[in-house]
Amino acid sequence: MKIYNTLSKRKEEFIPLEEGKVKMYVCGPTVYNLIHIGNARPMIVFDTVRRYMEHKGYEVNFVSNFTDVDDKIIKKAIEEGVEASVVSERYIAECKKDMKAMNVKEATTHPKATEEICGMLDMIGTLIEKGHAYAAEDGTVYFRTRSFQGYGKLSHKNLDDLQGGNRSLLVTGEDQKEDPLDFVLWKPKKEGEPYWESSWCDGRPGWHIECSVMSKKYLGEEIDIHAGGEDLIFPHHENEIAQSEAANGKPFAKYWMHNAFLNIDNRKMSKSEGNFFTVRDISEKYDLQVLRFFMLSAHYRSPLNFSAELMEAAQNGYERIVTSVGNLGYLLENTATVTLKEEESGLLEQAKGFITSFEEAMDDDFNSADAIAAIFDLVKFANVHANAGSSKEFLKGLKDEILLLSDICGLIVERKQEMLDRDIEALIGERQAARKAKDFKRADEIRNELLEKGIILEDTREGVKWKRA
RNA sequence: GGCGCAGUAGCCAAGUGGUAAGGCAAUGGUCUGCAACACCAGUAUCCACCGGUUCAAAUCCGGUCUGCGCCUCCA
Repeated sequence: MKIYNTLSKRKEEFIPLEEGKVKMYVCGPTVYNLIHIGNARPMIVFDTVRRYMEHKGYEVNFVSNFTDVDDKIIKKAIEEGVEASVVSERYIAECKKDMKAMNVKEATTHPKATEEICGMLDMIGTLIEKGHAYAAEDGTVYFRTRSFQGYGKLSHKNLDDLQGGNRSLLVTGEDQKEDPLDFVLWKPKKEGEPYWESSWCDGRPGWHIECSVMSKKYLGEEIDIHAGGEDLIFPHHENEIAQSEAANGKPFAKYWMHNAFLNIDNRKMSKSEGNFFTVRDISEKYDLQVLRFFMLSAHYRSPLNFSAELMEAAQNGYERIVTSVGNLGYLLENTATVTLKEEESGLLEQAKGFITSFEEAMDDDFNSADAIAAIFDLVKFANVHANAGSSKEFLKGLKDEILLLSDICGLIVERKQEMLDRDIEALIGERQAARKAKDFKRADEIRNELLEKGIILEDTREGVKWKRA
């Protein structure tokens, strides 16, 4: 299995620190609002990475945080006149709902920044002891960036370029830094803000220290994979490396993975441009499985454009898989043949090739677009070879294979068949009688009536089938 | 100014040296009372443009044009 590592800028063979186990940390959202579809990309992408690794037999310890103390959360809390924790708890709950609908698995641990303050104070203390950090007069603690030799190794920047391009933005406190590149580890509270006591001042942590600490606590000082959106490469992940490696004295993460951005109509998504969508917005119009399918149809390191037209196309593509599984399920229930026929066992053997193609694609830096192409090839194969005369074993073999590959992608492709109401069943029966008597007027009336109730009928070679709209 | 990414059919998108996957849409056909589903068929002599390397390039090198991202909170 090869993974593109931002650190080396190339694909590398994945070798876990500990055989059979993967320690993985994904930077999670700041919970000040409903998550947007840009937040959804890393969630879906890295959930798929995790699922694939589990499929390959790895035991994955997957940690993803919630940043629940931050300027934006505090601002919102003040606007609403409530505690910051009320805002953050609310949006953590909402975020979890969205994740569930996208079929993103729960992390092994979902730490919250506010519950890890002790660890942060410890690490900041260590950094000061080792000379990598210093407290200014007002109690703000800064990381001494130039004291860490490897600074810039992830984003491939050198310190002098950074300074050269540095705009003269002397924000409050900027003048008390030893160097403009130094960044905040701990900052003093302002009136009305949540704070914690420390030996430097009553205050709260800087953003970067959170992840260094949570990663260390739940995964250890050295981890396999650290992931997030590409915008986090600098400064967030660069700073995490500096903090963790300076404090622990060992390499932080072995592989750094970053997903590219999701754009809206070829523009970066932003509230000011009015092209901002929350996952909740999308869920009103589409099954979020469609969003997931859409995200996986491109490579995670390529920018992906979002538009209504593209979502329609994704929906149709996704439906093709769902329909095929539905057909196989229907045939399975209705076939009389049980045991595998000879030619079927050959076909089933042939169908295993699609699993191989799928795995080859995923092994190559999680090429989900190619992997999905393998699923489509399998769907085509099933559509061509499965029919009313097929054996149960054969049909089940094909269906299970589609289900297996879809599940690795986190795609739910099997519709739950709820029991039909007695009335609806009666109507379908009546329509069949009408069709037999060539009373198509009545037959269409019934079909339209059912359509209004959200039941779509399809007359296939195998019989009448229905699905919910 | 510094660093980096991308440009493949109407749309989306794989493919990083051996002669263009897959999906959506559209077209013709089979099936069907009709519709939907499904299947079959053809569908880029060519991968932004120019030059170079090579027996061989969408794939490597140089240049040009275009779009985009990061360098500041941001997935």
